[in-house]
This record gives sequence, C-alpha cells and structure tokens, in this order.
Amino acid sequence: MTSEKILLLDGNSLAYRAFFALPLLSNEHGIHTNAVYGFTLMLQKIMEEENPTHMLVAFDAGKTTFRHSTFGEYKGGRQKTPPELSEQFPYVRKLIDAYGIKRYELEMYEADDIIGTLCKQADEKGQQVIVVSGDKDLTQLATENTTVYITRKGITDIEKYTPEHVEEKYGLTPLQIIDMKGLMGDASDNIPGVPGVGEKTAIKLLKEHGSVENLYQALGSVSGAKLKEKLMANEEQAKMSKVLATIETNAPIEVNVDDLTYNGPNMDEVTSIWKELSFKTLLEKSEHVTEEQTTSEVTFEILDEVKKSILKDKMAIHLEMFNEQYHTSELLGIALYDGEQSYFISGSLAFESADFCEWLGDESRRKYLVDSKAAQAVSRKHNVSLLGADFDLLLAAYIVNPSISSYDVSTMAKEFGNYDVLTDENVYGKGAKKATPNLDKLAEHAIRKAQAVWKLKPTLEKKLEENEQYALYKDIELPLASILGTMESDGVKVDVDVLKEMGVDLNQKLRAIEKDIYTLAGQEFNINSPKQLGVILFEKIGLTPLKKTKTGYSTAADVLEKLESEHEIISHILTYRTLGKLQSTYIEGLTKEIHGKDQKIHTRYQQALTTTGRLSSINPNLQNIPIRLEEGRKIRKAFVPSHPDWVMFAADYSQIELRVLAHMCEDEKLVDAFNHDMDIHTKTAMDVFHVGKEEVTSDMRRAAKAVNFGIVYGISDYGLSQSLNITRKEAATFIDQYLNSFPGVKDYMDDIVREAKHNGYVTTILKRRRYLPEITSSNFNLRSFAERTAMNTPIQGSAADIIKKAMIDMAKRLKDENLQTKMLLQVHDELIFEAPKEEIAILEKIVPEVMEGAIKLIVPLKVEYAYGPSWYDTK
DNA sequence: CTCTACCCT
DNA sequence: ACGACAGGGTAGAGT
Repeated sequence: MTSEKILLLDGNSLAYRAFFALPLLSNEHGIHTNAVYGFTLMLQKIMEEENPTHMLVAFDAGKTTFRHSTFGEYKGGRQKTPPELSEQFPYVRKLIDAYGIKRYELEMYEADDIIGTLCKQADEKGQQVIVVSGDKDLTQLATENTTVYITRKGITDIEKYTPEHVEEKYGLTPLQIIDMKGLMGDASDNIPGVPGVGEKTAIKLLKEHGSVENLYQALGSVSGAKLKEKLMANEEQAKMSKVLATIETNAPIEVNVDDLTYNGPNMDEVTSIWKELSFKTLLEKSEHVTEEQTTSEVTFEILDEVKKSILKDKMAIHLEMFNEQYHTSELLGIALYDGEQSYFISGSLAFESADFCEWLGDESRRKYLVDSKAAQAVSRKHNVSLLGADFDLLLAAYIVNPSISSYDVSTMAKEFGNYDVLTDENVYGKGAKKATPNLDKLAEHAIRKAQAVWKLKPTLEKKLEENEQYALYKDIELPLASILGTMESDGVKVDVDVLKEMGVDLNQKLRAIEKDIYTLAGQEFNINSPKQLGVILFEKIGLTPLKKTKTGYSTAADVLEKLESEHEIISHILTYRTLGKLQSTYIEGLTKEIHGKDQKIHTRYQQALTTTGRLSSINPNLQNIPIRLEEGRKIRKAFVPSHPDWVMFAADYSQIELRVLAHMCEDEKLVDAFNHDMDIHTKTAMDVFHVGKEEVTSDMRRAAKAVNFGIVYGISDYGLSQSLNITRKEAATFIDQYLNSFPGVKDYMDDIVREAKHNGYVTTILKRRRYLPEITSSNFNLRSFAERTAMNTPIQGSAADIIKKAMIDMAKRLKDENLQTKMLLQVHDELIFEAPKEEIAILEKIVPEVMEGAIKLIVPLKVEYAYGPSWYDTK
C-alpha cells in the first residue's frame, strides 16, 4: 500500500486567521479578498510541502451546535463575523472545489468535530494525518499518527504539534489539553472554566493530578486555601467546561477517509478564480510552475532544407533563439506556418537555402512574426535582410495593452485567448538547468509559436482597429522596429583605451579614499554594504540616523549629505560611492559589453516594455550614461564614431514634455511662453512669484524648475518638498501658486483624472493607451498613484510618440538624401548620430527640421544640436 | 531573489 | 495618521 497522508483543514478558523492577519485587500470590483488570498497561500504552501493523498476542508454549519444544549451561552458574546469576511466565504468554497478538495459541514456540529471524528477513524487504521487550524484547541487531537499544525502570526508560519511538542510546551499530553481548557476556560468560546485559574495554575494542577476528575477526587491535597475554595465552588462548571472543550470524535458524519482522495487541482478553474479576484502574484507564479499547459496536438515536418514550394505569400515565421540576447544568442531553428502546414528547420540551415533567403528579402511576401526586430537582427547577422514584416505579435499586444506583465509568446497567447503555447521556461527549464530540449520538442515549441502568431493576428488587428490604434501600430511601431534593429546592429564604437585609462585612475583614487575612510572609521569594513556602513556611522561614530529603511539605517546620498558637516568621513563616503559607481557600472560594466569583433556596443532597445510608450535600453543600458557630474560625463569620451574623420552628432528636444503639456492643456500663458520661445523656468518663476524678468533670482528659477518637473510627473507636495529640500507646507503653497498662475494646467489635470475614471484609461497624442483600473480604488495609495499616472502618462507618452515619429522620418530622410550618416542611439528626447564630416552641414539643416516637424503641436517644438569627436563633445 | 543605492530623461 | 513625484537599468550585499 502506498503511504497515505491525510490533510484535514479547519476552513472557518483558517479563513478567520487569514482575514485578521492580512490587510483588507480588495480587487478592482471592490470585493474583499484578503481572507481568500491568505487561505490560498496557506493551502498552496501546505500542499506543496506535504503532498497529501487525501484532503478535506471542514466548515462550521450554522450558529447552533449540540454544545448549546449543554451550555446555552456557548460562544456567546462573540463578535458578529464582519461582512467583509462573510462575503469571502463563497469564494473560499469555490476555490476549494476548483482545487478538487472535498469539503464538508454538518448541522449541529463544528468543523473541529468533523476533523476529530475523521482523525479517530484514520488513527485507528494507523494512517498518517495532518490537521491544520488556527485554533489551538485542536492540539488535543495530536497522537502518534496525527500532527496538528497551528498557524502562528501570519498565515503561512506554522507550529507543528506532535504529542512530544505538546509535552514540551505544556508538560501535558494532548488529551490533557481538554482538562486544561476545562479549568482555565476559553474567553473566545465563552467557556467559563474555574474563575481565577489560568494557564499556569491549570498546568500545575494537571501535572499533579492528571485530569479534572482526579483533581476533584483528591481536592483535599491541593495546596492553597484560596485555590481550593475556588475549585470547590466551581466543580460543576469545570466539568461542564471540559465537556464543552472536548472535540467530538464520534460525530454522525457521512464521509469517511476513503472518500477524501485528492487528485490535484483543475488549474483552469483555479486561475479563473484568481483572475476574478485579481491575485496577480499567484497568477504570475502559476505560469511558471504549470507543467502540463498545452492540450491540442500539432503535426509538423522537420526539414533538412527549405524548398521553394513550401514558401508562401503569407506565412508566420518564428526564429527560435536560446535566449533573448539575440545579438549573440544561438539560433536554434526556424518555424514556418502557412495556415495549414507547419515546418521546422534546425539552426541556421535555412539561411543556406538561396530560395529561403530570396523569400525572406522579398517585400511582397508577407511575414507574420513574434518579434520582428529580433528576427531582422538575426537575419542581418546571416547577411540577409528580412523584408515584408507585416505583423508583429509583440508590438500588437503591447499597443493593445502596454501593462501586460510579460511578453513571452505563451503569456501573450493566453492573454488573447490561445492556450496552446508552452512557456520557454517549461521547455528549456530555468536557471542552471536551462538546456535545449530534443529536436522534436524544440520544433514543436517553435511551431506552436508560429501558429499562435497566425491565429492571433486577426484578433489583435481587430482590437487595434476598434481602439483606433491601428495607425500607431502599423505606421509607427512596426516601421520603428526595423529602424531600431538597424541601430542595434550598427552599434556604437567604444574606445576601450579611454575606459581603461579612466579605470586605472579611478582605481587609484578609490584605494586612497578607502584608506582615509578606514582611518576615520578606525577599522576596515565593506563600504559598499549599507548594513556595515550604517553600523559604523550610527553606532560606532554615533551620528544621528535621520531616516530608516525597512532593513536598517538609510545611508542614501540625500541622507548623508545632511550629515556632511557632522563628520569628515561622510564626504569621503559620498565620493567613494560616486567613483565606485562609475568604476563598477560604467567602466567595468561597459567594457564587458564591447563586442570583440568590431569594438562596438550593441545595446538592445525594448520596444514593448514601458507602460508609457518610451523605449528602454539593456545589455547595456545606454540611456543612463552619466552627464550630470563632470567626472562621470567623461565616460562619454569613450563613445566615438566608427570611422576616422567622422563625428558624433547629437540633437535633443528642448522641454518637450512641457511643450506637450502646453499643447494638451492649451493654457494661454504657457502656450504664449513657448510661442515666444521664452526660458520656461524663468517665465514660470515670474508668474508664480509675481515678479518681473529681472527680479527672478537663481533660487526662484530653481524652484520654478522643480515645480515644472513635478507638474510633468503628477505633482505632490511631498515629492516637491524632497526635491527642493523644503517643508511640505511650503511645497504645497508653491503648487497652489503655480496652478493659480496657470489655470489651464489645473483644468487639464482635473479633466484627465476625470477622463481616466470615466474611460478606465488615458491616451497619448497618437492614441497610445494605458489602462488605470486602480483609479477608482478606495485605497488611497493605489488611487493616488493612478491619478498621478493619469496626469503623467499622456505627457511622457506623447513625447515618446513624437520622437518615435521623428526617428521614422529621420531614417527616411537620411535614405532619401543618400547620406552615410547613421542614427545610433535614442535617449528619450535625444537622437545621436555618427556622420562623416562632409555631412555635418546638411545634418544641421535636416535634423532640426525633421525632428521639429515630426508632429505638429499648437506650440513649436525646438531642437538643439551639437557635434564633436566623441559623444562627450556633443554639448 | 530582494533590497539598497545610484545612474539617466 | 498615513502615504510619500513619472519612466527606466545595473551592481553589490546579504538573505
């Protein structure tokens, strides 16, 4: 016989525990979810750890139980179950059913009694049982075969009561727990016990006499007159209390242990409940663990070569890579699907076929792809240009909803109703275990992706049309993908020697500062460890901690700056941090990313990641190369043109976000300021402080600048007070003054929040959307965040729209003018090119022209540019 | 893997 | 009273 393990759960008790252990969470429909959530977490954890073969969740049925006939006031005076909890019980039950777990309740009996009865049955047969509850009373059920798990604070933290553990904790046997309850009573169940006898006395008495009955027989020998008197006066009550505390082990239940077989969950049902309740974390996790997701079968052919006859005018094609770093990753194979037939060809074999390469480069033969930028980059690596990319699943899904958490094909397919793609993790494994599966499995996986692309195309295109986003998708994102791919493949040249020299210099400086710090601290320690540093500064040296983090003292730069005058060590630490950051992230980090073949860095732009429509840059991130401080800015000297006698040419939009704001809110003064090309921060200072241009001090301008930034981000007095280092009150006054000075801005902010509440989303100039379900939340934080997002996203997102359009226009213009100039980088409001010197003159004309003309606003766009022998010199 | 810190627009 | 300004990426420490 296989070893059986029976898990019995006290549903009511656990739901109560979860409810009070967790904050009152609720989903977007206002249904409270904390008890269900906590219950689920606990359930998941315990099932994973115990692997039970049998399971049951017992519930209390109704208010009256057989115990009430013994004692009418049993459980009297108990608080009514809060409605926020009651409303969750149906979900708990639904969830248990979805998990395929039996549940049971019985008129007149409590969950304890059902559990007790089943325990006894199982125990008699010698079966292993685990009881889970939040109620310590159940520890009386512990036996050699039965362990009782009681939740401690929280819900997943568990204390395991074996008879030994009971003995250890109380010095009693599990059955004596009942006697203990009889003597001491239980306030929560309104069991009286003997007044004046608490846990300590009860245990002492029971150690001596063994049970309530024996105690009363030997009452004479009890020491202490007062105690004896109390016991004597309450004999009946003590005996009744013991009866009340006794869990019934012979309840007339209609289930028996064999009915409780557990066969695993119906994950579809479980996840659909999770979805209903918005359990995002669990949903995400489940995608990683789900083992058997896929259902339908696929038939396919594995080819050794690509024949012309299989290549159609419209095909889904997927290039399966080992990892997402497609510039360096191995191409594992190519899947093709024409709506009927599926093919797979291993590795880069396909590129050996002239027919295939010709088909790939034929614009009139339409390709449907998962990620056209990656596919184009890989093709380019094989010296073929992929043309005719007609559908890009990644981009389409991103435009439809930029908040989707992950853009692997499996997730996207699921999001839009196709469940037939496995996750990459599922196929390859994760972490150190990641490996390419056998050919059949690999082919099937790739083909499922190609098929998903084919099947999802109409769904997504329809959705894009409905949302009036087809143009954004087709005329902006899709062509931009090709341009970005080219920029990535072209890469930017880096002069390693410049980095190396800086590295040596930095290293020297770091060693010196390190020594100073150790001397000042009086000991050596790891300066890079905030924990160790905190101990040194705030315990050893005795500085006053101004701020704390979750885990200890905050040693963040803004905190340390305030302490700078207190001790000499602080400024050294700040310098050490600055230089250390340059060394590790930029000198060492960038050096690692230089490709040996061409001495270039090929970053990857993530085109479907940010919720606002911006790009992001990884491996490495070239959008955060230092500029603010001169020491860091020097890093830019390493970024050079890839040909001698060429220059770096950089152009950036001036105040693009504030111009977008002016366009959208149509505030008279703001629009006017840009139409007259005024210094916007000075102008703001003039209006907010009611002074003339000449009277604006540098502090006033600085404050105005911070307010302008704040406005763009969806301002709060707290945020502004932080950036200006002023009190919240002062910040609030500033904001009020600003909004009074620019009433159009105030109206815009109010309107956009109202619009977001009404539609559930906000949009940018090119109809990019961001959904904000939390805008109606009753949780202050969630709602406030959504409100700020509503104000910020149209501004940041529209600015992103503009530069994306500019990049497309720019690429076309460079081609039309037959220039050699290459667009290399995009840094949100800035484009960086490399150009032969002869082309500088024309760039000076066309770059501003194209960028400023990308999208017409009611205020002009302004572009500034500079060029020089390195990126550093483009200032 | 999470946290802290710090770099950018 | 509480919370605590938008969007990102990377490195190092410590669990």
